[in-house]
Amino acid sequence: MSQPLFALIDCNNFFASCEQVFRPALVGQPLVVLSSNDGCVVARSAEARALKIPMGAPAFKYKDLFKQHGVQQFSANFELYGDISRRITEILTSITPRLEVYSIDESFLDISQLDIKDYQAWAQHVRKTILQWVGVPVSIGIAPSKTLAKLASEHAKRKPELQGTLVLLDEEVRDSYLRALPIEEIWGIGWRLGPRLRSIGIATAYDIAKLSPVQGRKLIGSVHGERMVRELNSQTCYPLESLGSEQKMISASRTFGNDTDQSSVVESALANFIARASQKLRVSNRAATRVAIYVTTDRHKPGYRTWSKEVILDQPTADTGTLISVANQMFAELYEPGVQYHRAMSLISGFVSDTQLQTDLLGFRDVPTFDRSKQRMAAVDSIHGRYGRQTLYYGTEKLATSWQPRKSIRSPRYTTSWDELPRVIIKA
DNA sequence: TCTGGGGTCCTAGGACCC
DNA sequence: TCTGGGGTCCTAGGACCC
Repeated sequence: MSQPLFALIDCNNFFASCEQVFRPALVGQPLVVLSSNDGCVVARSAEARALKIPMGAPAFKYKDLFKQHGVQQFSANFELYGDISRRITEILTSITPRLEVYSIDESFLDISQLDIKDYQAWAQHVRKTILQWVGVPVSIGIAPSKTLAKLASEHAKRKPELQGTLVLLDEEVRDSYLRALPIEEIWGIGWRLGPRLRSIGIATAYDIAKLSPVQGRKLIGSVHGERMVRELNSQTCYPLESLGSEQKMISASRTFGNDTDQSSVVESALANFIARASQKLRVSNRAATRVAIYVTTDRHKPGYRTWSKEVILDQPTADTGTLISVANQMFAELYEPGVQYHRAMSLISGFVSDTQLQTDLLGFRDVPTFDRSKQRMAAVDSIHGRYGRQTLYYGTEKLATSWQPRKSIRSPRYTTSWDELPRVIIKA
C-alpha cells in the first residue's frame, strides 16, 4: 500500500452553523448552543467566540452577557445535527470511499489514490460544494499524517487569508506552521500534559517535532508520545480506520431535569438509557455480556457521592427487557432513601456476535430463549423504524418523566420531523 | 435556582499460575 | 514455609478526544 495522504474535513462551529442553515438571519450574529438542561455552552458562532464566551461556560453565569449582546441561545438539537452530518458524509463518500467519519463534525479522507493536480484548488472546490449543497462552512487540512492534517485545518479555520484550506506537504511551510501552534492545541495534548510540557520549556508544536521519538516517549508518555513526534514529522502512525471497526461499549446517560430521591424515577431513567443503548447494539448484530449502572449526586453540592455496579451475564443478550431488569436489580441494591440523585448512566459492553450463541457446543446456553428474544426485538425495532422510537416500550420506561432534561429553547427538527418542517411563506 | 454526553486507549498493579 | 522469575488476565483509573 502506498503512503496515505489525509484530508481532514472539519465543520466550523458545527452546531452553531447547523442552527444558521435554516435561519440565515442568524448568520453574522452571536449565537450559542447549550448542552442538556441548557447547562453549558457546547458551540459558539464566531461572533459569540469574539465575545470571549468560553467553550463549556455554564450558561447561568453568562446570562447578563447574553442579554447585553443579544446572544441567541439554542438547546442542542442532535437530531438536526446528526442529519446534517449525514448529508456531508454523503458528499464526501461520493468523492472517495476511503473515508473515516471521526466524529459528528469531522471526517478524514485518504486522497492519495485520487488524481489531484492542485491540492489547494481541490480543497477549495470541496469546501464550496459543501457550503453550497448543505450550507455548512468547513475547514480542510491536507497532510501526510492525521496529526498534521488536524493542525492544518486548525490554521485554516483561524486565518482568514487561508480561506479555509491549508496544504502541508512542503517541509519549510510545515515547520513555519508548527512554530505558530501552541502545544495546547496539538491533537493529543490536553489540560494535563500542556502545562507539564510548558514548564520544561516546550511551547510549540515545532518544539515537539524536534524531539527524538525516545524523548517523546519519555516526556509525553509511552507509544502515544513517540507517535506524536513522528506524526508531526510527516510520518504516518495512525492509519485511516476502516468502517468496520466497532464500538466496545455503548452508554447512555443524562443529568436529570430535577434531582430526585424517588427510586422509581431513577429506574425509569435507567430503563430508557438501556432501551437506547440496546437498540444501538442490535443494529450491529451483537449481544452484550456486561451491564453496568452508575448514579451520582450533584457534584457541585456538598457531600457529592457516586455509586456504580456491574454484572457479567451468564448468557449474552441484546434484549431490552432482560437488560432493564438487570439494571434495575442493581439499582435496587444501591438505592438509599433520602439521597438526591442527580444523574444516571446505563452502560453495556462485552459484546459478542449474536449468531455465536447458536454454535455453543457445550449447551450451557439457552439457545431457544435467545432466538425468541432476537425475533421479538427485531419486530420491535422494525416497528420503531416505521412509526418512530417509543412506539413500543417497557413499562418501566414510562414510570416517570421527571428525570427528563429540560430543553426550553430547542430549534425545530427541520429535516427529521414532519411536524417541524421549515415553512416558506410567499407573499403575493 | 442554574455547570453535557459519548467514547477510546494505555498503564499500573493485583490475582493467579507454573 | 519461604524464595524467585516469568507469564497471563483482569480491572481501575488516568488522559485524551469531540
